[in-house]
Amino acid sequence: MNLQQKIYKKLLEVPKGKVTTYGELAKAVGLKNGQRTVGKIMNKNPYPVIIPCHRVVMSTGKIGGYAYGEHVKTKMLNDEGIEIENGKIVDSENLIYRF
DNA sequence: TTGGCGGCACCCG
DNA sequence: TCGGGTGCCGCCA
Repeated sequence: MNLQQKIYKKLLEVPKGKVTTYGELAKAVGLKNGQRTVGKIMNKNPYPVIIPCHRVVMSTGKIGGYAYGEHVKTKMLNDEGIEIENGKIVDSENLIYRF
């Protein structure tokens, strides 16, 4: 089980309508300061269809980046009922899923 | 508020 | 096999 496999698996635990952060996800798989690692893994993820990498945001509540463009990520989150305003999630504190 | 650099797995040469 | 560069961040000054 690679680290990336664990990351993908963890990410699948996040329910629709919720999001998680790079830092939380990193710690969830045993990394203390692996935020960038998570980001890189997401960017290079081999299963973009089954991996909801758009549900991962920055700890500040901002959307962060996305391999296919931030606007795409924003739209997908909107489709799941998450409101985005000025590049950041509205009321993110209640939308972030804790493992 | 903004900028800069730290920390880490993975990829490529 | 090994070393250096890279990236959807996060914290501290």
